[in-house]
Amino acid sequence: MSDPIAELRATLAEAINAAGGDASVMDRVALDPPKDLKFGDLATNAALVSAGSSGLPPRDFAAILGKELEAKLGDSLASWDVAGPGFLNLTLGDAWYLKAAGSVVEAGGQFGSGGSRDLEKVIVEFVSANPTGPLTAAGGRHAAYGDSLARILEFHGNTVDREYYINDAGAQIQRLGLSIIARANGTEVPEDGYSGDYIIELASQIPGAADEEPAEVAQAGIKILVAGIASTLERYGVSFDHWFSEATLHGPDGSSQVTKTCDALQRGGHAFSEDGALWLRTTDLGDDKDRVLVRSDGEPTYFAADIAYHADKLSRGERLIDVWGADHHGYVARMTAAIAALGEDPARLEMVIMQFVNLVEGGTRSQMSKRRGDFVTLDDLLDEIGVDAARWFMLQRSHDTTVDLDLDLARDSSAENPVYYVQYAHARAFSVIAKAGVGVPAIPMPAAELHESEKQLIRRLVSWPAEVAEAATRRAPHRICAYALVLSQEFTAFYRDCRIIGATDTERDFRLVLAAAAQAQIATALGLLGVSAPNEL
RNA sequence: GCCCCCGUAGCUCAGCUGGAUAGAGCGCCGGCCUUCUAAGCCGGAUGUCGCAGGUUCGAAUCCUGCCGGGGGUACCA
Repeated sequence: MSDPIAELRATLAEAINAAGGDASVMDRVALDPPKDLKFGDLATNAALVSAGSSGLPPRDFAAILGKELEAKLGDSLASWDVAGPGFLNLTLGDAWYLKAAGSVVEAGGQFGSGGSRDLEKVIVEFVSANPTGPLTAAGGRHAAYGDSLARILEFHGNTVDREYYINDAGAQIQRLGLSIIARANGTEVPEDGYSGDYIIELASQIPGAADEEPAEVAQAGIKILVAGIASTLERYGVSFDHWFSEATLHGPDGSSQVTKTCDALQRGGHAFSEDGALWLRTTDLGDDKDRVLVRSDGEPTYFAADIAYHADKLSRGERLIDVWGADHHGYVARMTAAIAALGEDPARLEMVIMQFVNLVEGGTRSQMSKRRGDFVTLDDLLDEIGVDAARWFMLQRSHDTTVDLDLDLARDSSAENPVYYVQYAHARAFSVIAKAGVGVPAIPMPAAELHESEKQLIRRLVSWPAEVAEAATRRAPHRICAYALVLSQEFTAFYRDCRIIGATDTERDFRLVLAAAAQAQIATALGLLGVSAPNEL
């Protein structure tokens, strides 16, 4: 597939070579629209970065590069000049714009896809909320992030598995079982149990809950709760390839995966016994204290099971991405150490730490605790503001910044949400194409001199592949939100300045092509966010 | 104490593997519906980029130290 910016970069690299420089520095070479368009359509620091290898002053080297590009690009390059310490400013000709627009249109919705340098099998594990209650609004941030990241990585060319780790073992499950039984008997839940009203509802759905064993009641409860979580996620547009049960790692005897993993760690010399417990010496591998694998009562810890789980994932994927809540950041060092102790490269596991979502209502933050049953569910949030606004709102901020989600604002002024602006731009594009009634020509026709709004739109459209790469490699879906917004603004400016209906045939055809390209790209961007792109609002 | 995240416009935040006069949304002020969707468009005001040093031709961006806010620091999961 042809990528106009990538082609320009390749030409620039050739020019650097031809000028006697070292093109191996291309990774550090920028080729972007400058902030101020008076500097040209694209500016590059190529000479500043590569002049050293040529022995020439940057400005002189930039001038040589300019001449080389002039020769190679012909009428695609209208003019160039050297500025400041050695920037090379390029003004592109209409010929380049027409060709670039053609490339975008030709690729359609696939434009910008498949650009990943190393195509990896990636396992993204996210949400993995404990199945002890419904999914919370905060869980909606993890779900939106993980799912969108998975979509972006796939679009970028990777194979991605979405995975949910069900913590259906351990002490909290015991607490859940006891809580359900208490409710079934009409009594209060234990001190450290789950007191939310949903437990009462749950108890009524489990026949004979009052008299069963806690473990069995808990498993029945988990089954119902997981089904509920899955159904909420489905509504939210999120689906998983695997629902991995922690319980399957534990076994009745010494043959369980957890036991095998602990054995392997001992054989590797990283585990030791002390105070009746089995420890992993993570301090040898960068952690600040050693961690227990098997408690003195013989029960393996959550950590031990998690190591077994990651060992399993390492056998299935080249790269693992875990999306965790900020309250788990202390877990990063020990998990990294554990991967190393397994004899694997810790770099294969990335842990993305999501900062919190605060729900703000009436100007005060509401604390959320699943244990107390005091929380807003994701379903409630979706009832209030809808899937599109919820996903956009959760995704528009970087994962490492805390989000204040103002419920009053989300409820009362959803029309001000930028997501509607983007959807509106998409609908407008669809509408104007339909209204023109002549279809969309396959190849852009040469128009009269291009309008600045047309050029700006094309510059934006061709920057999509780089933006996708950036969002993928930096694990940053929020960049796609920002991109979609800017693209929509620039489409809207084009829509305002370059009327389609009433223009000459050649102008109309070219503009239809641009409108179609913009519509396709907005739809693609929204698709990566899991937000719908309706044809009319 | 130690560890992680944040501190940029009135508010919420982009920008952060260094680049030319620092951006968006919302809010605020003033205009625009006989013409492709007014869920829109146009114009305007608003900043010691937390503070202090350092590196650099160049720092919101990198380094060091402080200050402020949030979170974590279990033989819980």
